[in-house]
Amino acid sequence: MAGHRVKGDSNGMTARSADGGRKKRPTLADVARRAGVNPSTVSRALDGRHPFSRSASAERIRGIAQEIGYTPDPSAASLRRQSTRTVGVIVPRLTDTVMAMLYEEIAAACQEQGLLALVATTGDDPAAERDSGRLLLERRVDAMILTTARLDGQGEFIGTLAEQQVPYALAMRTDGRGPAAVGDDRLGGHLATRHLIDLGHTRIAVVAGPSHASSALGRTAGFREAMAEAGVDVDDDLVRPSGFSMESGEEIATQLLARTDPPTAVLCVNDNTAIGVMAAARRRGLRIPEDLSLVGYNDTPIAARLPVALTSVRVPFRDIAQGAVALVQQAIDGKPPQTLTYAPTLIPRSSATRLT
Amino acid sequence: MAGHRVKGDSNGMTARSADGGRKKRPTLADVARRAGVNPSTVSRALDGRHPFSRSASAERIRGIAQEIGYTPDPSAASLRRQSTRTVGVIVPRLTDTVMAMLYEEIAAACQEQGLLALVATTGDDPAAERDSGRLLLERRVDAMILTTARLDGQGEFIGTLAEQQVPYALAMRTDGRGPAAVGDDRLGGHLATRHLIDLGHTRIAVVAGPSHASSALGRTAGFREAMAEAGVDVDDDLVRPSGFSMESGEEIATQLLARTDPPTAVLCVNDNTAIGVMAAARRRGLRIPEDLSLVGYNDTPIAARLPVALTSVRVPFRDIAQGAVALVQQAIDGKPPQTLTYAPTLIPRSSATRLT
DNA sequence: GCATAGTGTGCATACGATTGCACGAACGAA
DNA sequence: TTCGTTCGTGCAATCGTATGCACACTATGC
Repeated sequence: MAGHRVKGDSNGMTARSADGGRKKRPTLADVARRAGVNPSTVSRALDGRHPFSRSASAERIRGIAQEIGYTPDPSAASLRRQSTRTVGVIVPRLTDTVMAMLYEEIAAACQEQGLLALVATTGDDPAAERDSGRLLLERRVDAMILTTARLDGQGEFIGTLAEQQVPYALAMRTDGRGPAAVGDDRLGGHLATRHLIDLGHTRIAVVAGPSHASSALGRTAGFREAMAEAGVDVDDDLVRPSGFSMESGEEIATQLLARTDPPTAVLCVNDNTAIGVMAAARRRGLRIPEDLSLVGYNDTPIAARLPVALTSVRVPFRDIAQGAVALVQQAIDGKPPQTLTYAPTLIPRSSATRLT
Repeated sequence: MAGHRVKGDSNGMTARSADGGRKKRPTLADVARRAGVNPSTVSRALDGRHPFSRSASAERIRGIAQEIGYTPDPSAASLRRQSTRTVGVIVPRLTDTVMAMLYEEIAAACQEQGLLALVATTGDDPAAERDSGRLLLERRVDAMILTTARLDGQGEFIGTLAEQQVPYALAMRTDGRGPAAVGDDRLGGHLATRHLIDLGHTRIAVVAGPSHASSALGRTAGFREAMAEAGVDVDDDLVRPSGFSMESGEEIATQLLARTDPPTAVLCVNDNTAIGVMAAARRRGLRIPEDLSLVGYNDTPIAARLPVALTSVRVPFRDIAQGAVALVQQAIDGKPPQTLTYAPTLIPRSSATRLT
């Protein structure tokens, strides 16, 4: 320990602190003294929910607080209030731009509500999810937002949350049970497919993503829906489950393009896999979009900036984030679960073109 | 309010809680009761720094704690301890993969030290930086890690930190004053340049990044150093300041490639700008690497997966993150500032080739 | 004029953990 | 035996805020 106390814990340490000269932060009591009132009065003056806070003397007290730079100590407040005004957010990884965008919006939405978002990443590992979830709970978050929901019942951690009655909401993906804020993946898949059909494509492959992700399933369902509507037969061999990574897209595309009857267009579950497909196409000497049309999903910033700008489906991350935060509030208030769905938009660019 | 109390604040509420059935978390006192000891004893049994925690009865107490699922309340602990075991991290944006990678490593390094990392983003806006910095301070973080240091004295917020004696450290970039953990940018720039020179290039352009970023300056300095060492003249017209974005890279490259004497290779301050250069090259009908060699920086995951895999300089983010956390600890302990530098590695791929 | 409601304020307590001090016991050394 | 240590443990104070209750006072309605 660097600096040692002069006379133990209960010494009469005044304004000047022991070492370092870093002066103590002002407390409610300091403000109260300055204002000549009781600390409780100051507390109420600063508490917007309290009617007194709309009075003239409350205004004066706030002035004093501001003046001496008082800000309430969140630890003390949380302790007394038994709530931290904090929500834990679990994402697979922040290096996935989609998750980073979503998280930034969630953090912003939380801040609007006076909440603080705490992130934890799982790297797609259910064990890590449990651990970081536990960590967040130890930090006494009031609620949690998960972007890792699965349809295959592997979401053990969500079960734990439900059991322990921790308020939570899902974002981007749903498990079909809990409250969730998601994009309309079926619509997105439909729009993208319809776009390719309009361009004359009928042999369309799908890099479909993992079957445990509702987003992937929804997009594929939208694809089938659009194909059926247009009366185009689907070759099931061209609809391939995959991961969400570039590697996975490259791998699937390598197989697809090696066929004797390759597709003329590929619909990808996200932009990442689309980039992988681009790499595979290039390796095979195929040009995009002349030899192969390509549509991504999420409209990550890179989509527009790739050498061949990627046609993609824009997802309203901000709306989803705000929805998730609203759902979490509702869960805290004990309201029943609900699913919020937000419509995506197709952003046509250069990577998909008319079949010649 | 959903559920109301039965008899006010001081009622004798026992195990079963008022509403919702969400049972109260166990406290130190609960563990103490079960173990038949004083709460302070339990506290010490759980405190690894305390010698008693290595005794048999401490072990027994920990067993009981585990059994009833006790975890200490961080609010109460922080309040008493006057420290939150939390460090605030300020990054421009998480949607920049570099920052996301760095942050993930910082968060991991913090966790290893029993600290919790809180992120805030600034969007490169100094005003936003002040605001989110303030927000973190209001949350009573013990220290801060900044990745937004500038050399041009615009880092007003850092000044505030220094004034208020808040422990902090810089990561990735330095302002030349505070404690910092950075990559050896000069070396990285040198390696990349040397690689191009070895491939026969002499007309090398540089997308140099913003002059307020020490990383950008260092990389450019390394370039000049390598050129000088090899006895190759530098055409200053080819060394262009830029941003860090794809757009910026594209813009600069568009200018460079329109020259009558275009460069045969481009060295980029990061992978983002390199991608922008790719787009510009493509628009001009130039192939990479046949017509233009390209080197990026940071080795973000996408570099290896681009249609033409990007040669890049790998930065040891983990080391930098751990260094930054170590520096922050030292700052907390009142030790003097220090700069830690970590060596990068060149990762050759397909985007740079021998000049024919 | 009196009951009722509302407003402004103070008092005291509780939230849950940490830690300085004190004290008893055990133990080794002289 | 006696003194000095070390170890194990308890007591009590403290961190800073929120809030139930009590009380004084004002305003309103009848």
